[in-house]
Amino acid sequence: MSDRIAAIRRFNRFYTRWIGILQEGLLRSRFSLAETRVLYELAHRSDAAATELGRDLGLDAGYLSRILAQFEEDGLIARVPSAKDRRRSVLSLTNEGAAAFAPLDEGAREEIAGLIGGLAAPAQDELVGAMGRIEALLGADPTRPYVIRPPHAGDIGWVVARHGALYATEYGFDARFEALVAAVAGAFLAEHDPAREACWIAERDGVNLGSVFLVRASDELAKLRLLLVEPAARGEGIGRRLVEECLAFARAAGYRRVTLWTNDVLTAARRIYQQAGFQLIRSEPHQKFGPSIVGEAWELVLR
Amino acid sequence: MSDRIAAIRRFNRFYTRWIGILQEGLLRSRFSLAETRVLYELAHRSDAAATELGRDLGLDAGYLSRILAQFEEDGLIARVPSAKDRRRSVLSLTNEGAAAFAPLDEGAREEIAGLIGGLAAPAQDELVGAMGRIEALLGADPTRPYVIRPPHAGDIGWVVARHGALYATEYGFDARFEALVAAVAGAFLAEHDPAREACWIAERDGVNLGSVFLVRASDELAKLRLLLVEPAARGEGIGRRLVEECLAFARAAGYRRVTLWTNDVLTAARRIYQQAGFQLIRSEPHQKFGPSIVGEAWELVLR
DNA sequence: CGTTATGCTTGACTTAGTCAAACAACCCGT
DNA sequence: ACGGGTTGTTTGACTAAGTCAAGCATAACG
Repeated sequence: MSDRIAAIRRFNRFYTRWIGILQEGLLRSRFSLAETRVLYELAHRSDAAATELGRDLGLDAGYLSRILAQFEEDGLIARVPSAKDRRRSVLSLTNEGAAAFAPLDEGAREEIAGLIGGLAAPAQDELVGAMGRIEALLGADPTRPYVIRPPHAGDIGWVVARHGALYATEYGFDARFEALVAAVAGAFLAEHDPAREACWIAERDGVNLGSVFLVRASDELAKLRLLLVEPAARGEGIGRRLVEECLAFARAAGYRRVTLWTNDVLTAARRIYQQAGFQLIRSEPHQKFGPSIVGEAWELVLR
Repeated sequence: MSDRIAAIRRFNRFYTRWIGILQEGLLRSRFSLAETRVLYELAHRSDAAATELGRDLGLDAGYLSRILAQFEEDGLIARVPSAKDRRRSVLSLTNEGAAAFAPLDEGAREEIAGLIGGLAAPAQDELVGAMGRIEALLGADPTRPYVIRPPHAGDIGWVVARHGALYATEYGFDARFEALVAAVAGAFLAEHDPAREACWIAERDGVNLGSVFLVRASDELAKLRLLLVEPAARGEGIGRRLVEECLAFARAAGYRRVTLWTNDVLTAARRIYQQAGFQLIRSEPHQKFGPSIVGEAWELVLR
């Protein structure tokens, strides 16, 4: 925890300086930082009133009032009393205001382009991706939706990688486990009947969150495999959704039963299987992946 | 490009606000933001002079001078004229200064702990990871070193994932390619003789940058496979280093020749092979992975 | 040894930002 | 409709934050 906080503070210091460099460009303009931010907001939203602006930008009401008064005097903004609430004024940029904002906006754009210009396109994408991740985590709209979709290029490898890494750290499994996953997932990718076998990936904002496979054991028996949910995305019911997806597909594909193989240590997964109606039919201790655990076979009769 | 810039600006606005929230805590202290930053720097570095502080924090020299004078008056810092340059004063926190800084520091720590407290531990790790990535990319000390090491848990899956994703976007390869990689890498993981077969991963700051495998074809012939360098890390000679690693291992393991199979479209890789002394011995058009390309066999006689 | 650059200080400022009071309009319950 | 509390906005009176240029002592360089 303390490591994380130290890292975050280091990043804050780093990024404060970086933003500082960006804002130096503003010094050559006729507007202060606060004024620029107000202009930006006005350029990008319609029918805003002073109060919302102040709240969103964290500006003092009195300070903002004066900035707006100056803008009005300079003909940059227009104020129309709100019809619904005559205390409020609806603010909007005039053409003149838009004209004053445009070069600022362009300058900011160029400033950033210059600063990231040294990075190759893939590195820039990585940068933007990391920023998006931070926003998603800190902004934490925890209800933003994930999607369940078929695998894209790279996803099968991702399944192998995450199984290998997570089971190693969480349960101490050794390389044999990752090898097994590679064999199973690789075989699926090399050849499968799309009418009777499928894979689903749970994804949000371009980040994979989970996986599951349904493969054929016999004409009547399907096998659910490689159910995984990223630790950062657990507790949202993604695992349950993935299993449901499997069972619906299995029914539609004409299977009679679904089986799966798991281990006693995977308590979260076991709970999902149980709630989906699976029953434990056989268990057997083994050390196939290093630590001594109990392998379990579960089965569900489809209705 | 313009999308990326927009995303970066959005992040800047977002993060400006987030930092703003953090700094509200300071309002209740006797120090201004600039003063706190100065204290922080003094607490974390030794023998600093005013000029470096001002440069690193982006503060006006006059402003800083006054801050320091005040600190000295309050007994928070000590100034010792530098032996080497009598214009400079070496600054350091007194015990009193350290005591004044401690609660500030603790407050900042708690503030952050509170703000990220809503996130589960894995999500916090993700956050810190993303911040580190941004720092690495923007701070861009391009000379910071990478390491070449054996694979850890998850790395084999990573190799599969990145081959699948990159060859799909760069050359339009289909799923059969990822399946082939999964088979090759999975077989290596499932069983290999560590004396005669090996895999190396190039890594920097916990991020994988590249891979290569050397496997046995016969007692005398080794096969180099799955050479990959992340687009974001190309041009640093990582590919060359990986190939060198392979060849050194092949010599030590007693092989006489090394062979490899590649495709004409992989021009960067071909150049590396050529420079390492490989010679093209056979080529043959195929469409194994979708697009029509020319497969090539290269070979090197070890000396 | 003179010229120029650097580290730091000081005085004289401007700008940014805060605080509290005030007022009109709204909201709500009666 | 009325009174009490709240909200949106403005204004005056401030304080703090930050800038600029001049100046002095020392260092660096040819």
